[in-house]
Amino acid sequence: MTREDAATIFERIALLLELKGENSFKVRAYRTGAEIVESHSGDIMKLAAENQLAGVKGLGEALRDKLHEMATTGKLEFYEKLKAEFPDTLFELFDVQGLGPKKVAALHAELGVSSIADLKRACESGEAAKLSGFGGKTVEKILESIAFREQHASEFRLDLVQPLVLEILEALRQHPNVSHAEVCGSFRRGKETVHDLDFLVATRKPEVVIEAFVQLPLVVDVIAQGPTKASVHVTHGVQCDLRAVSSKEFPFALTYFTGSKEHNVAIRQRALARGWSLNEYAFTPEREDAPVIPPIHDEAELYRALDLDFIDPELRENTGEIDAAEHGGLPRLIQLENLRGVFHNHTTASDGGATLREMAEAAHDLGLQYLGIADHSKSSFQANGLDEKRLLAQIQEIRALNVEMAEEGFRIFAGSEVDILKDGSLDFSDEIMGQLDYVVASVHNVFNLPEAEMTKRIIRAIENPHVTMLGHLTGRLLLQRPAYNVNVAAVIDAAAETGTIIELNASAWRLDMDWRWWKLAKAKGVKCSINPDAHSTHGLQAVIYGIKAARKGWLTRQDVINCLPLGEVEEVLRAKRER
DNA sequence: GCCGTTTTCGGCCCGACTGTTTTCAGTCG
Repeated sequence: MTREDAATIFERIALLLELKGENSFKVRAYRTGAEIVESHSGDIMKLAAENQLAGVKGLGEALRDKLHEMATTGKLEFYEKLKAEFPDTLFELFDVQGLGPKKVAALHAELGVSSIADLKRACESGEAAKLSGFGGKTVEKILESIAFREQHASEFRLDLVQPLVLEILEALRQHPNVSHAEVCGSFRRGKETVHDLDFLVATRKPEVVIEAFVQLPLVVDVIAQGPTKASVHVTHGVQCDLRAVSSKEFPFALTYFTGSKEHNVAIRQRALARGWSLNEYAFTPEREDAPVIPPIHDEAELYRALDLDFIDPELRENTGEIDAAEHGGLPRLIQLENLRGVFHNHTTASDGGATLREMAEAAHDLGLQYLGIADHSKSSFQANGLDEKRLLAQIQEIRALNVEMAEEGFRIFAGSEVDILKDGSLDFSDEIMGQLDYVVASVHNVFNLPEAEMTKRIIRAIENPHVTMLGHLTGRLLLQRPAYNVNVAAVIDAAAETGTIIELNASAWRLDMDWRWWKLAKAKGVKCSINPDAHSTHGLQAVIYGIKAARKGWLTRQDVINCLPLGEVEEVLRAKRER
């Protein structure tokens, strides 16, 4: 059993106990336990198996025993019994906005609702509105949330599919009959969520490779299997398609299956203008006087044949990339290796799972030169936000640790993720913020303001000279909660005017500000900071999703402040205050 | 269920908002 499995079980125990109306502090103990298991810096399952967990704060005797049982037997009797009292599908009800344990318990007990499908029926029939504590508005909100989910059914966030992609690619590349393997589709194009995963291999023995593919251990069921193509479902219900072609066809198929459809249409037209037709296998002359088709060994040569520079997959959305490729105007896109540091990270001081030192050492181990800490401010009670006193103490702690880490050329920046209050004022005074190296300002409550008011609120916040950057601009949670109403273009204008950096929150749940806006922001001279919003050392890895989104937004290393070396980034953090 | 301790029970995380109520419970961050 992995630590993720164990954490999930603790999380589910918390939910089930909550349903049963258990003491809320007991519920919280399990929830904390889940977080500890997930973010513990050692091999927690091994330690649990060996009964070596005494002294870990938050894991008392009861949870340690349960972990030991899971680590040694692979299951947990307590959980099995608890779970048996409720249907398995009940958990999905908690994903519906507006439904907490009390309402789920009422729906289940009074109306026998145990799945989203049941819930929808109960709402539409009017049964749900009759329950005590329920009414027309409640039901309306539930149905809205269900509709949002349905709209995004069978879409997946990158943190879920990334490990699958790596595992499948690795398996395909290791196959003795495969000369090239690549992932295509929207994943390769760096979309923020994906519907399915498309893989492509070059091989002379397609049937052998296809057979090996459907036999992969993570395949759950086979949807279709032919001599050159197969579709399967893998873990989490993600659909994966594999196409097998010859190595000669590979560059054509790679371009074709990477898309986007709109991009493909445009380059096919371009080929036609040269007298060639283009499909997933080759260029074919359309007329007698068509120019000779040059040999094509890779995608770059394919684009070159069409008098285009190579177009990075992230840009292939037919939003100006073809024109730019024709005139040498494509940006040299940012790469993961360009990042020198990360801002906006949390520690155990607020709602993070790792201490300041652990976070700093993890960032250093990743080869970064600096780490910005921005724990929550006091209004974010739920996240154990810091008040003035605790913040000032944290600044001291950071300064002290910096003395130690300076020897290794590493630096921690003291910041804060300051709540933007309802009226656009900030959770800390200028005097307090003035003592920080930087400030991320973010909206964490009152999401339902009308657009004009929300826009005004955010603009008022970033007009403060101490606000270095604006956090997760729209507050969206991908596949879960839509963005709040805000005029993004107006905020970008205000950011340009005030010299405020806009965050690209790299969490796979957010990727906010959305890639579609970055070209505009860049044109206005707004700088980007790719921020992992890490709540654990592992969370720092989210920068890989942020890099994809930044590339999709046409950003280069010059547009992203955390590509700057230590000495220069300090100046950028100071710049707005000194204006 | 965890923690800390004037060491074995009492406290643990607060406030706004919403919708359902008619004084407040539930949800969310």
